[in-house]
Amino acid sequence: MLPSIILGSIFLIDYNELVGNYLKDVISVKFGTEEELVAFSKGAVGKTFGQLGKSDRLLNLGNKGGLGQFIEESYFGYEINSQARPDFEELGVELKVTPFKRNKNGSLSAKERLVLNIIDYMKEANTEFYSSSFWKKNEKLMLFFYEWIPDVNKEEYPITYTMLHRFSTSDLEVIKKDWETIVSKIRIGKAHEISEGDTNYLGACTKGATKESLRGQPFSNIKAMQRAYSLKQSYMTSLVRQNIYKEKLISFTNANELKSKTLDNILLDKFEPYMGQTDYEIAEKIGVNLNVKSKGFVPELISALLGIKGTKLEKIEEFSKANIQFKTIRLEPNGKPKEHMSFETIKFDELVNEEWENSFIRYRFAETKFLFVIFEYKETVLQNSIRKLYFKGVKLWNMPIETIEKEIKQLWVDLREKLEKSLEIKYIEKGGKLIESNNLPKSGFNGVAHIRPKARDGSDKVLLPDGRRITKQCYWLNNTYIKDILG
DNA sequence: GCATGATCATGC
DNA sequence: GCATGATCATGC
Repeated sequence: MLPSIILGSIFLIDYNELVGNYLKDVISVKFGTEEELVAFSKGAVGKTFGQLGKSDRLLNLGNKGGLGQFIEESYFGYEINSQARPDFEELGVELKVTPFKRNKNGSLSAKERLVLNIIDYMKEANTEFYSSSFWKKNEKLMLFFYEWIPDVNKEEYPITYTMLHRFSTSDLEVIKKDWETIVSKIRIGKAHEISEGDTNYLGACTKGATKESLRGQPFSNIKAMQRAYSLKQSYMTSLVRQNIYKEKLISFTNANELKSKTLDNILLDKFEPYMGQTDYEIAEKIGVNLNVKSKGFVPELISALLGIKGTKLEKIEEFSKANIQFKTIRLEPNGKPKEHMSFETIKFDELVNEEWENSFIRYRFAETKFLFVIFEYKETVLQNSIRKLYFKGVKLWNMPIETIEKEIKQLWVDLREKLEKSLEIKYIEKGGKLIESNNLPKSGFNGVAHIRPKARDGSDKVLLPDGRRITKQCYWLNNTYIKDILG
């Protein structure tokens, strides 16, 4: 007998008396308490999807949302609910089935953001947070985490962990402000300009079969992309690590502080007292015994200024959940960084096999919030004297969607084209050494980003799809673009 | 001073 | 050994 049939009979025995045989009604009163729901859900842990229902049903499901529907039907035995009501209506609990993955270094990450209900721009603009569709539907989430494993059929994915998720008081304050950010864009007739980078934990991601899934909005005639509320991938990764991996995260603020200030302002306020001081002065004040030139100095400075000295930045709860990543910027007296800003080494073999929509570099900029830690040199170099480096402040920044879709896409498209047919690599001998050069997009390409080498030395090369080898290259943001961002 | 390529230093 | 942040070197 299949497990689903066994489970089915259990609930008929338990609840038959109460509500008769009418399946749909049985379900709606099936769990009298959250504890019952939680206990029943735990029964799925350790089982694969294949073990929870008939596999032909699994195969017939589409990829998107398919596994969630499968659990609803096969494990809980009820019909799909696409209404504004939560799935377990009496308990006000919504069911969500969501994947995580194992990284090369052994850590775990959410595989994707958690997509929630679609935003009805017409209605949502007239509500406040506690009467919003978001809160009504997602206040309590029954989460089923399963492990996504590459090259394995979905029947074999195991359900690893189930939990009833309620937002902590701190998370709730951040999410309320995120919600306000999203809804205020609708209220000023800019639903079409909503972007995921605007918010910290709660996002508004596009949702629709095609890019042509447009909807009307109340305060503008411009049609806006259909969007759904979502919990960001970084937020979901934190949940995975805290609950499955039992990772401890450390917070630099609390719900009380978050009630009166935004996360961004709390951050800025923590750094404010140190503005104008030199790196050495700050190091002395906060008792950091690292050399200011050391690679670990800026992260050490950040955690110390946030009042959680010694905490690795990945372990800071707010950074982890909002995917905030720091970058140090050193400005010349003219306000421009001397150097461009480097990013990851390009994986050419992966790049030629990806689509723009799910490309590495698009995600990289769409889903990272940068904390720029800005220093500046105020004086020119003097003989026998080192230029003093002053702390100028911090800036939270994410790349605008328009820039991602225009300049970053241009770079990606050009890169692909070159890789497919026209990449030139030349070697010129100079002073007894071979200098390699190429025709990949240079710093004059479009004013935003370019490609340049970043390697250990001349022999640190990677294989290209066509079999040639090239010195490791990475993505760079132009220093002029950085200057404009800060401007 | 900028554009472009090369490579050092550190930390895991 | 490798990724990443940081910076140097050269030629125009």
